[in-house]
Amino acid sequence: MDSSAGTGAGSAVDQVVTGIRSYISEQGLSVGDRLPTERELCERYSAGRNTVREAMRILKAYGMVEVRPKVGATISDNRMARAFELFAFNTMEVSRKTFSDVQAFRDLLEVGSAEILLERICDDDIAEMRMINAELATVQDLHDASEIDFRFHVRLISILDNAAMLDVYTVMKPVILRIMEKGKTRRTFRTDTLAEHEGVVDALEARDRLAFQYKLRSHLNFGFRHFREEMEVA
Amino acid sequence: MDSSAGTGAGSAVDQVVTGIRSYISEQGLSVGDRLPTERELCERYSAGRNTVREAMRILKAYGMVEVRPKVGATISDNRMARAFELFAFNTMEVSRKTFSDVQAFRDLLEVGSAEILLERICDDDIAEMRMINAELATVQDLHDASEIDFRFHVRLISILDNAAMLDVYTVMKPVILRIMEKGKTRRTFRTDTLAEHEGVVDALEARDRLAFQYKLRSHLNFGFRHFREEMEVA
DNA sequence: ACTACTTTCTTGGTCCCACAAATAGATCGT
DNA sequence: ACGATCTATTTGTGGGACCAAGAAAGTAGT
Repeated sequence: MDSSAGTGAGSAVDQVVTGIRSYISEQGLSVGDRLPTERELCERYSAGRNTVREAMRILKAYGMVEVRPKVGATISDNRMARAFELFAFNTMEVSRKTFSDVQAFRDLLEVGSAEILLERICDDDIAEMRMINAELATVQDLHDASEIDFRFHVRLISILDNAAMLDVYTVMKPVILRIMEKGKTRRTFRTDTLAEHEGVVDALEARDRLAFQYKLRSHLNFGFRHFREEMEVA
Repeated sequence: MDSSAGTGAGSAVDQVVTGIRSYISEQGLSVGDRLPTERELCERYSAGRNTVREAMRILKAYGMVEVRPKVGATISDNRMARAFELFAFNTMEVSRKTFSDVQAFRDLLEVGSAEILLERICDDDIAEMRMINAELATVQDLHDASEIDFRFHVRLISILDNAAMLDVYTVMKPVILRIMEKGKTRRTFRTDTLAEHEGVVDALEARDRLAFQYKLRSHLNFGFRHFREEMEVA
């Protein structure tokens, strides 16, 4: 794997990497299982500890193992998150198409998952969302407001307990933040955005699916109208 | 973002990683430019060479730098390729949680976008999907079948003309392929998968939203049952 | 002056050792 | 039997050393 391609699979580090990988599959280990200690791996592959550590760094970077200091390494499966991280969502210019694409995407995710959301939501979720939303009233800065806005929606998504969805949101964060900033003005975010979020949480608390979907959708579309006007002027 | 995951941003290695990254952007370096030597980086960040080397391993794993032994490190940008390679080599199985998360995600995207789909779909789309699906009858290999299966679903998504959604699917391709392979056996993909796809296209052609959603959802869930049983045995 | 060879320096790859810090397990005391 | 303490283990980090291969500089030959 290695990368490199330069040194090829002959590199000692790469050998340890493939060694550990085959060890995992040979032993039939899966997520959560513990890996041997570094020193054990040194002996097993006749390598120095630095070599083993560099190999572990690669595995960690690939999201295949997780290392807790002073405890040991366990197998994990965060490869999706890593892949998304690497995937450069070009955030530079937010064109109108990017805007509508991303918003449609969010609509699909957030509005579309209403049923599962209502199944899983608990009081803590609601309380936390209210807390996050309350911060909106305290901030002055447009960027900070968008940051809180984003956290609110991430908190909503997190109820689903779906790593793939959370990963996608994390990656798209820069784009979403830009979109949020575009949709806000200094006059409105402390009133409109806050009120809209509040309405969404109220609907969730009342377990009113239709109201939730309606309010969330119009919240998402609010910025869109603003953006559209601005663009059409330009 | 560092990957972090484990030790947090406070780790010396992570500090060097972020240090090098900011060094690159500060100096305005781009692909092909050379990085300082390891020993220089040691001084610059007051770290041991082991620490710097582990940091470089991370950067290499991320496809951000390329290291030629005895020569030095240069900046590269293989992040996209890296994202795909991440899964390609993998001997590891997709974990059950990853599986269910991804399938739930796909359900949300594909089943959830039924309305927009029916708005936009045209005869060409249907014809192409039928063509792709017809290839399923001709392939022998399990992997090839999954490849076609994937293309079918990508073609479905592409009707939406949403770049964000297509990008997400592209990144998730390796994972989805694995999931597809898991859900197939040599006996069924030429009959069941093909028939299920056919049913989906028929529903689309008839502009029958409910039938489309029902058939697509059960198609997505089919492999899930298979996977679940297999996992519970283990 | 130009080429070809040789030498020296540089640089990444690997290994070993030592210490710090924090955790987990064992030991001890009550 | 339970809790506090102590020890051993384990990762994180720094430092030093050597090797091999490439690059650069110097040298000799034409």
